[in-house]
Amino acid sequence: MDDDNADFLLRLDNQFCFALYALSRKITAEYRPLLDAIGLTYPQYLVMLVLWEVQGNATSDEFPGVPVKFVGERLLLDTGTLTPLLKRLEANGLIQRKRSETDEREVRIRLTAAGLQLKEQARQIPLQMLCNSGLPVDRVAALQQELRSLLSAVCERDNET
Amino acid sequence: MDDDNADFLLRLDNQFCFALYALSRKITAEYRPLLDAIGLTYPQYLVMLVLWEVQGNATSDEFPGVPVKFVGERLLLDTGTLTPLLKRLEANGLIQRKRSETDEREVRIRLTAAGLQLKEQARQIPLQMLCNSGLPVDRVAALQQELRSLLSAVCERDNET
DNA sequence: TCAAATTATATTGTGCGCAATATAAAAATC
DNA sequence: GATTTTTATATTGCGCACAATATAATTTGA
Repeated sequence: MDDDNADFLLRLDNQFCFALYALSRKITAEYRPLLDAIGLTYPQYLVMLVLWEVQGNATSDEFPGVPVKFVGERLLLDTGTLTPLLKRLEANGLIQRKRSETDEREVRIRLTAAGLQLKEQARQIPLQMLCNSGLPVDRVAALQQELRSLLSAVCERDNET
Repeated sequence: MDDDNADFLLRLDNQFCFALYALSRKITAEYRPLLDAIGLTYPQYLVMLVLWEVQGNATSDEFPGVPVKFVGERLLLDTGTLTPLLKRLEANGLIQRKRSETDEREVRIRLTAAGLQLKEQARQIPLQMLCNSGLPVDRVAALQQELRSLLSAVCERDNET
C-alpha cells in the first residue's frame, strides 16, 4: 500500500473506533443529569438494571441474590471494576453484599428495599432519554440492533480463544 | 404507561446506550495488543492521529504546533484529561509542549522526530484491525457513517445550548 | 484606560476500566 | 484423601473521563 492510502486509513474521521468511542461518551453524558437526580453514576445504573431485572419485585428476604460473577458477565466488567462499585452501592444502601453459605467463594448481591424502590424513579429515564435525544426512534432501534449484532460477534470470537 | 412497558424499557438488552458502551470497550480492547507494541494507550493513539494529520511530514522546527484546545475539540476531550495525557506523551519523547509566545495562554503541541517516526509503525494498524475483526467491511463502514451522523446531531444540539 | 468578562490551561478529586497479582474455597484428578 | 487445578473475589496500580475550581493572559467595553 502506498502512503496516500495509509494516510487515508489513519485519518481520525475514518476511524470506526473513534466514532464509537466519542458517541458512547456523548450518550453517557446525556444520562448524567437524569442519573445525578437519583444518585447513580452510569455504570452503577447498569448494575441496577441487571439487579432490577433479575430480582423482580422480590424482597431481599425472598431473593437469594446473584453472584458478582453474574453481574460481571452481563455487563462485561471484571471484579477490579465491580468490587469497588458494588461497595459504593452498598454504602449508599441500595444493595447488600453477602458471602454465600453454600459456596464460600461467592459474594451474592441483592437489592435492599431502597434499591427496589429506586426502580420507580428510574422508570421514566429510558423514555426521557429518547425524547431528549430528539433522534428518530426507528433509526436508534436499527442502530442498536446492529451494535448488538457486532457485539455478539466479537464476544463469540473471544470465547473461542 | 403501565409497569410492563416500563420494565420492558428498563431491560438491559433494550438499552441503546449499553450496546454502544459495551461495543466501544470491546473494540478498544482489540486495539490494545497492537498499541502495546508501539507503546501507546488508545486515547494516546487518538491524540497521535490528530497530530500526524495536522503536522503532516513537517519537522518540529517547521511546524508551529497546535494548541491543546485544538486537540480537545477534535477528540471531544477536556484539559482534565488531556493535560496529564500530553505530559505522558512528552515524557515518552513523542511530543513537545511549549507555551505560545504570541499568546501566553496557549500551550502548543507538536511531534518530535520520534513522534513523526512512530507513524510508520502505526500505518498498518487500521488494516490489521479490520482483518482481525473478521467483520464485513461494508457493514462496518455503514455503521460508522451512522455513528458519525448521530454524533454530529448530538454535538450540534450541545452547541445550541 | 481600566475594570469586567472571556479564554486557555492546569489542578484536584472521584469513579471507572483493566492488567496483574493474591488468596481462599471448591472441584478434579490421581 | 492428598495434590493439583480451577473458580470467585479482592487488591494494587495506572490511565483515563469529567466536574469543579484556580490562575493567568487576553479581549471587551464602559
